[in-house]
Amino acid sequence: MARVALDLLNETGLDGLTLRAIAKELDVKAPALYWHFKDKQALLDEMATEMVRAAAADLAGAPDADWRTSVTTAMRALRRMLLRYRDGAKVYSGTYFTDTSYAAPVEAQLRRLTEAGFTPGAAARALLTATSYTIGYVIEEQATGPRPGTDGEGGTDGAGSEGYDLAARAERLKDYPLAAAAGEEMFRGYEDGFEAGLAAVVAGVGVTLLGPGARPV
Amino acid sequence: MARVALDLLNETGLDGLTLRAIAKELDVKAPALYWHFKDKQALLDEMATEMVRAAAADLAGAPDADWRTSVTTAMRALRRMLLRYRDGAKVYSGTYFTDTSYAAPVEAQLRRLTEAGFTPGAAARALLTATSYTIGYVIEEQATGPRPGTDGEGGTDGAGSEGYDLAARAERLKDYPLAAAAGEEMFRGYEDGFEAGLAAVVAGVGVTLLGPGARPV
DNA sequence: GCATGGCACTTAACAGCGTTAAGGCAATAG
DNA sequence: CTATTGCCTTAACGCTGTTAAGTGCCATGC
Repeated sequence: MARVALDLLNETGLDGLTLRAIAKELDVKAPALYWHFKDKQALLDEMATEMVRAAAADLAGAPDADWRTSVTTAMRALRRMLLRYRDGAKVYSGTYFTDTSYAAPVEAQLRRLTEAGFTPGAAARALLTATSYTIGYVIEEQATGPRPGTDGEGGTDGAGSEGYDLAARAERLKDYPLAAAAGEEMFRGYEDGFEAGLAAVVAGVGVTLLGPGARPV
Repeated sequence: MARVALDLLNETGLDGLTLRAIAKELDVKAPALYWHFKDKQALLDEMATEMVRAAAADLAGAPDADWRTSVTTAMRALRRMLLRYRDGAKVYSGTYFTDTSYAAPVEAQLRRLTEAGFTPGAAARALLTATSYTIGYVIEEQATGPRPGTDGEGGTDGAGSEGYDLAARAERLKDYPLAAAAGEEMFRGYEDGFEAGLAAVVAGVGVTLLGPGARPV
């Protein structure tokens, strides 16, 4: 049932994800949903939990991996998990989890970090840092798609949405050449941008949070 | 008028920020707002722009600063800007800007980075990485932590506000000792957690995105 | 002096939202 | 057989963002 809501999320977006729409998808009237969930927030929590549950294996990573590749692949998996659903990052970051299915991957990552020489505190900080980066990046990434509230009918690509016309943007920013170029760099190649930032975060975590004997890269 | 809405945001939160409440604050009826703004999203955009405008000087930083301290102080200023308003990070990340007031600080930071040896592309990536981290961190922080409310660093506790009971959490996570300890570490000391992550991000950006001649720290 | 027209606002209303109350119908249990 | 539980229905509530139409004020033009 949270699965149905997640699938519908991909079609309607978060703003269009109404209880009546979910109910229709289930061939049911809206109040029937309240037998299953206390309120809409509880349903959103369940959706976020279901997202994590489905991606838990990828988030945990390989048990014998080096800590850098472990964190890197986990953050890639986290990003893919969030990108899989429209407004996925917003749903994820706006909810609490309804069970402890998120704890196993976290535990696995933290164990790998502590075994690599991180103190428990430093390991927690390292993972939180990488997670914050990933979520912040994907939120930005998903925000540049079609605006919430506008109907994405007709298969128009995201570049056509108002306010993110790159040509108009360049005109507006003609007094700020570096910022304009940065925008072009940013709006192209989200994939490369994410990888570059992730590499920096992992390297930085190694430098500042691992013991003094660590090699930079 | 966007200022009034921002002040009200601190009292009501994003969910309680209705047009009728804003109108009442202005001694006006709700439809009158539509003379000034196309729709509510436009008002939210204006609010985000106003936030940036007020913090633009802090975000630009000192012109003669080293790039590391420049980025570091800018990200601290960004975090403080977001923390100043309830749900500030959500408002900020959910809107587009209505003018180019954000461009000047970005340009200043990028110039400092390129002058320090970053290519324009690497400078853009570096700044985007630090910004993503900061926004992701503050979103998490505001979702679980204290509210800005009356005064910034007052004595009012944040943990007691709305049910993030750390004891119950520890019980739930008793099979995941590292994750449980990480949670305690995380929910305490948001300030230290942010600083640790920020130091890592800045260091990592220096290592991976600056030229090969750069020192790690 | 008086009409013109824009500005800022009002009242009234609409469709849609999350949510609650009360009741119905099928299957199961004693 | 009756009683209970599980899942659903219809009806309705208060609230939301938003539109339509009308009102008074104030500055300008003749």
